[in-house]
Amino acid sequence: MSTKTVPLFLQEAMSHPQARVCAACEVRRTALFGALDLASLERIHAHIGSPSLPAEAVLYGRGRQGDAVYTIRSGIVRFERVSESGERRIVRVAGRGDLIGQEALLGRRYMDDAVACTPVEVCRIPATLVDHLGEAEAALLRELMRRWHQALEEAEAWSADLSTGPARRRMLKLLAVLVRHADEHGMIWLPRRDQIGDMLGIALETASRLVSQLKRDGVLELLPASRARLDPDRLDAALDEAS
Amino acid sequence: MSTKTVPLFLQEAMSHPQARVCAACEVRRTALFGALDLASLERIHAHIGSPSLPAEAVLYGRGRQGDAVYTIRSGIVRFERVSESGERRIVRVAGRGDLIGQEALLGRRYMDDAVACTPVEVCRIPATLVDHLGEAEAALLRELMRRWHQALEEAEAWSADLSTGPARRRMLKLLAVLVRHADEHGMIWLPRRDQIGDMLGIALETASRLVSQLKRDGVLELLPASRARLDPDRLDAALDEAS
DNA sequence: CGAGCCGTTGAGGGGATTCAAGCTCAGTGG
DNA sequence: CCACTGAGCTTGAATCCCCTCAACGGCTCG
Repeated sequence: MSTKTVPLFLQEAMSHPQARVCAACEVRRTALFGALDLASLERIHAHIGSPSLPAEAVLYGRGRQGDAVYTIRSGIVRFERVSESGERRIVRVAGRGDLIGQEALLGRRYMDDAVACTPVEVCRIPATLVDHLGEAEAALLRELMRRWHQALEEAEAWSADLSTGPARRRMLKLLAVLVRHADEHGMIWLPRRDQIGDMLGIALETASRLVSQLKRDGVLELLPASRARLDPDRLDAALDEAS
Repeated sequence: MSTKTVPLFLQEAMSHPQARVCAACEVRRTALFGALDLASLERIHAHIGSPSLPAEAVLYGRGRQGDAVYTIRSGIVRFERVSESGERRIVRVAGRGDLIGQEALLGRRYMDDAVACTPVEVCRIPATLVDHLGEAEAALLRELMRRWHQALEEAEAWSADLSTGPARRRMLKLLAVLVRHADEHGMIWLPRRDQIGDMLGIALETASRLVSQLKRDGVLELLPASRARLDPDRLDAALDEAS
């Protein structure tokens, strides 16, 4: 499917099997450790785990002392907060190639609940590991800041786009976000109705009505297992006329 | 008002007058360059400007190539976005001691319009300057990431707290944010009604009604020049019963 | 003094919420 | 095998909160 990014002879040179896996990893080019050269990779390989989680699994909880950062290899993760008043709000989502839980690198507590939306594969990178690298690898730090920037951009765009205007337009913009995380078959993950509600700040019934309406309009086609296919042209058209 | 943080003899040792100003700066302890030692300060002094801006001045515009970061010495700055549909949304605010425009360090475009809410004093720090320091000063990079973390936290909290629930509760939570930026006299900056609207995602008339109501309830006391005093106890009480 | 901006308040309508009922579907156990 | 159950989704009806439209008052400024 994708060509290897590392020449064969270099792979041979690596003693540890995990190092080979990392070197060949498809998300590596876009992931945090894409900034590292192969030598560095070799040095740290032993510490990196690559767990898989089922949908709805909690990666980490808000307030917990951060001990690791994660690179998402596949799947979608959402960030939740619960207000003092007890309502849940989903503040953003992350997908393949994204780095999450960066606050662990600062020895801080996690900011949000991170929950798997779909089955998720991640690389787990202990926070201390990056500490030790930090002194030497300036490129890594730069890449790290780029990630931080990206997260902030995402969070601000989320709040600007998804929590303003009539419910239908918010729903359409949410779909526009979700297509960015479409899988290889062009199918998107469609949240449960109450989750859509928590993303857009609307009632779950309203979310349901909107989904039904978009289904009738031919924008959205519902499939089993929280999946859906959507018509890009009709989505654009709908977004336009929602001005 | 505040005691000097730098012994006199050290100030004497500094050749450049700007270096003295920086060393004595009251926000320095909490600002980005608090992480730098005096020697570093001495080295970079020449490049730092400290302009003042009137209220409503635009510090930088979204999309512009970033060329400098700013530390806010006094005043309040808001971050705006305009959606494709033409509506303005204020995604967060920053105050004294905050670092803004960090994306410039990555050679990126500014994410938002940054606009002065009150008269504002800043330190302007060229992006290249930090580049040159970057290799040597690990402490600075760590501090930088802490700022990034803080901005993200702010943005997420903003969207979680201020764009959900009934309008009155959002208004109260906005006031809770604004008291954090209160001046030395305990007075807060109260946005114009349309700005409140853009912060909370409500109509300006609704914002006006809420302000009037809070005034009647004794929570808020309006003063000239977009200033206000608020009763902390009554604010808490109001927040409680808004559950 | 008229023009324009900002804020306030009222009236009316509409979109979203709330309350409620019914539907599908998967899992469970008689 | 099938009733039973509960979770998730849909749809309807009534209510209400907020938006829109509108008029008006205070203030500054040319």
